Amino acid sequence: MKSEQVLVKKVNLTKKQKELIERIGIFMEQQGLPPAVARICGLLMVSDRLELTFEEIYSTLNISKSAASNAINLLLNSHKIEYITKPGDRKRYFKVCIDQWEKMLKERLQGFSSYISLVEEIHNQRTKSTKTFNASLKDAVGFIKFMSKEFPLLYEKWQKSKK
Amino acid sequence: MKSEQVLVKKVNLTKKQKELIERIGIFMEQQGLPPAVARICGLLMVSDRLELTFEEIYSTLNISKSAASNAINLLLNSHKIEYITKPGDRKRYFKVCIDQWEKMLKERLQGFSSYISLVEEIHNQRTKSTKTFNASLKDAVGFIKFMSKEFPLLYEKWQKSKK
DNA sequence: GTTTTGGTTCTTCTCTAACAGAACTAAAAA
DNA sequence: TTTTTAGTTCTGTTAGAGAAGAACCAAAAC
Repeated sequence: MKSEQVLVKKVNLTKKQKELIERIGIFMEQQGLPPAVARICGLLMVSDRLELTFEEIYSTLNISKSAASNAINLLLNSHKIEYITKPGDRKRYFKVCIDQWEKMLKERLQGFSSYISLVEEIHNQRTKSTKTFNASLKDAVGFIKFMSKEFPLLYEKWQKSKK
Repeated sequence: MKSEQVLVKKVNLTKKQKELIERIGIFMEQQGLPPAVARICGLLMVSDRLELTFEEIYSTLNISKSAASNAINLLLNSHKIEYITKPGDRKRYFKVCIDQWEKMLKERLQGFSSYISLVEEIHNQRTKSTKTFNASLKDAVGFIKFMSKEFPLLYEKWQKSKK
C-alpha cells in the first residue's frame, strides 16, 4: 500500500531568508502591490538561486497556481521581473529585473511631477481674493518644478560619482 | 399643507470646480486615501471660501455625516487639515493646512530613505556567489544614500532661490 | 494517439474597506 | 427645562480585492 508521493519542488530557505521575504512583502504591499505579488518579488530577491520556475515559486510560497500565475503576469507586465528559458526545457525561469530597485526609485521621483498640472490648475481656477493661500499654492508649483528640473541633474551627478 | 423645508447649506460650486474636486479626489485616492477623504480635501482646496463647516462639507459633497466625521478626523490627525473657531459660534471651520502640498511632497521624498536598511539587509544576507546581482543591489543602496544626502541640500537651495 | 507538463482561465469564496443611516451625546440656546 | 446644534459612535450593508481550486488548454514527450 504505497502512499501517493506528492513531490513539490520547494526552494530551501533559511529562517532569516523567510523572514526577509515577509519584510520585503510588507514593504511592497505598502507601495500598493497585492500580498502574493509582493512575496514573489521577495522570494526572487533573497533566494540563493536567482532564477526560479513557476512551480518552485508557488510551492515555496504556499500559494495557489492561479494566484501565482496572475501575480507573475502582473510583475512581467510592469517589468519588475522577467524570465529566461533554457534549451530543451519547457519551463520559464523567472527572475527580478536587475535594475528593479533603481527603477522603482526613479519612478517614485518622477511620479512626483504629475502633481504639477493639477496644482497649477487649482491655482488658476481659484478666486483671486485668497491671496496668502494662492501664493502658497504657487509656491508649491514652484517647488515641484524646481525639483523635477534638478532630479535629472542629480541623477547624472550620481552616475558620474560611480566612476 | 406646507411641505417640509429641508435647508441644506451647500456651497455653491461652478462646474469647473466640481470637476476639479473629482480630479483631486482621484489623484489623492491614488496616494492611498479613501474617496471621501480625498474629496473633502479637494473641496477645501477649490472652494472660494477656504473655511467650511461640517455641515457645508457633508451636504456639498453628498456624503453622510458619519463618513464626513470619520474622514475629517483622519485628516485632522494627519495634519492635512486644521480648523478655526469664531467667538460666539459653536461651529468649527475646517481648512486645509496651508503647507499641505509642500509637506506631502517632502514626505514623499523622505519616505524614500526607508528603503535603505531593507535593501542593505537583502544585500548582506545574499549568497556571495551571485556577483552581478549583488553588485547591482549594492549600487541601489548607494543610490538611495546619495539621494537622501542630496535632498536636504536641494531643499535648501530651493529655499534660497525663493528669496 | 495518449499522457504529462507548464501554465491559464473560470468560478467561487471570504474578508474587509468604505459608506449610510440611525441612535446617541454634550454643550449651548431658548 | 426643553430644544437645538454640532458633531460622534454604533450597526448594518455593499462592493470589490485577493486568493483557492478545479477545469481547462496547448505543446511536448512518450
